[in-house]
Amino acid sequence: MRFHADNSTLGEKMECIKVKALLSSKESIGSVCVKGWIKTRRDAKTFSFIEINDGSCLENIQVIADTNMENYETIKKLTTGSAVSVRGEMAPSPGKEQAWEIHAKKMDVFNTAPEDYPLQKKRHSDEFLRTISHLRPRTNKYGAAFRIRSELSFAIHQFFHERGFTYIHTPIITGSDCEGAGELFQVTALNLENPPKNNGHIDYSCDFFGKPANLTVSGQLEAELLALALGDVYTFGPTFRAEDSNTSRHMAEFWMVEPEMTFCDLKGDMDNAEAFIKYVTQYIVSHCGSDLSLFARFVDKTLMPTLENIITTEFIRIPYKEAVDILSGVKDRFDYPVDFGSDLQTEHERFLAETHFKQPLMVYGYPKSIKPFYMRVNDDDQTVAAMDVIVPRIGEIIGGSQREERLDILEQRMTETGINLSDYWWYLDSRKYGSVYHSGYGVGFERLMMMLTGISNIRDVIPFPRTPGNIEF
RNA sequence: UCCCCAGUAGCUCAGCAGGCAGAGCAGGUGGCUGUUAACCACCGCGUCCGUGGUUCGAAUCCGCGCUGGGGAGCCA
Repeated sequence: MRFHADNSTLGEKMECIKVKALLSSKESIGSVCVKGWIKTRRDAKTFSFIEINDGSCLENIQVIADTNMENYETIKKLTTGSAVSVRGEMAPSPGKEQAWEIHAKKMDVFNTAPEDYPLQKKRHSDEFLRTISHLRPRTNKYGAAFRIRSELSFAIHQFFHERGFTYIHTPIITGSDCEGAGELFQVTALNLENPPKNNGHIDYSCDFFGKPANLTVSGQLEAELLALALGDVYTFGPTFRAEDSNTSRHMAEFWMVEPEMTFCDLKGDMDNAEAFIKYVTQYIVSHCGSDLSLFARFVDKTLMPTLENIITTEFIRIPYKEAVDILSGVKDRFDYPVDFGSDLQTEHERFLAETHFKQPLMVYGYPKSIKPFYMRVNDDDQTVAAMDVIVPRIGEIIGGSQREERLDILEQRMTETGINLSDYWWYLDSRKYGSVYHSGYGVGFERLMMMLTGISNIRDVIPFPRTPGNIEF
């Protein structure tokens, strides 16, 4: 949609320009029109400095409004947060902080923000801003985060597109509790106040799908089916976990990227995962420099070196057993013991990434006893072809594996882990008809955002976070 | 779900060996200035999270609850 300013008083046609385009201009465009929200106003004797932001970039455009303007008295009372339209001449700014400014000829007010507008010209705590999630996108920090979120989404699609992957859509509503992992959100059209019953139990044959249904916890199983037809595929969509998790790294609703590659072993899986992380990091560094600089300045002083390190350094790859050996050699540091056969604790992962190697690493070859049924069993019959990518500060950002393509072994593993084979007849069919070796992984999109921005709470990298007890907005 | 910490003005926070509730910012008024989270002066601002209790007296001490944060588990 194109916006045209009402030029009745100026008698000329003028198209609205985004602040980003205006500020990046090499020379004056002359007469311009800008629409946005007032960030701050400073009054001089015969004029006001008004900074306007339209969300197109972090920076504001400074507008000079002087007493000659017909509605100067109104302009002088404009508050932070008010929505305005400005027309005037683009001119070089004598000030140090900006190259361009607008000498206003006309300023129209769409709507003023009363004095109780919660966002002030000062730093607010993330906790407070979370209580006003409907307004926080207007702050510098959250505006920058959500622009980066958009660019990151684009970079992800571009990475896979360049490599010939097919973007697929897997269902949000599923009939199977995939992987038996975590608590599920049930989806129902039944009247919960008075559900139909049969022998004292809820009669799901009367429900919408004729059986219980849930929100997906992963698109992986369906992605495998598409991969076994289209080659390399990926999904990128919302995922739901009803876990009562209260941490800075978990949400009930989050976005996940899940590539699945045929004729690909664990090494190929790790190669792709490393290339993926490096690619999107490089993309954000090259395309979001201005927004990123805010995080480097105010959120994480070490952000830029950290990102450079991710881009340029080859990720360490060590077998799980070696990781256990390293951790076992560390005395008097961990609350939880390290021993072969149990999963690495968060403190262990962070020690490896932050203290021992000081860079991203991949741990592979976990004991099969702690991993799901679909991971390929290694020849030792003790470990599976699983891998985790661990980065400093965040911990696990990617979890993946080569999938078990041998029907008999897969069935055995499912039986061992208590999964009803008949519910997964369609998944097993993929191993019956033309089964091939294949691999994939899952990336937590929000954790990737945390890594790229230095934001330490996952609730601050998504506009409206869903966590236990929080469904406002 | 478990462990720890916190809740005081619109916001950020001080006050807490129990004795009239404070500052900065924001807001208002005036001044000054091509200013940069502008500056100077003055003005107003409170269910001290809720609820029981101890006490002559509780923001301050104790119990319970609610909310938020940090850590853990689960994982992305």
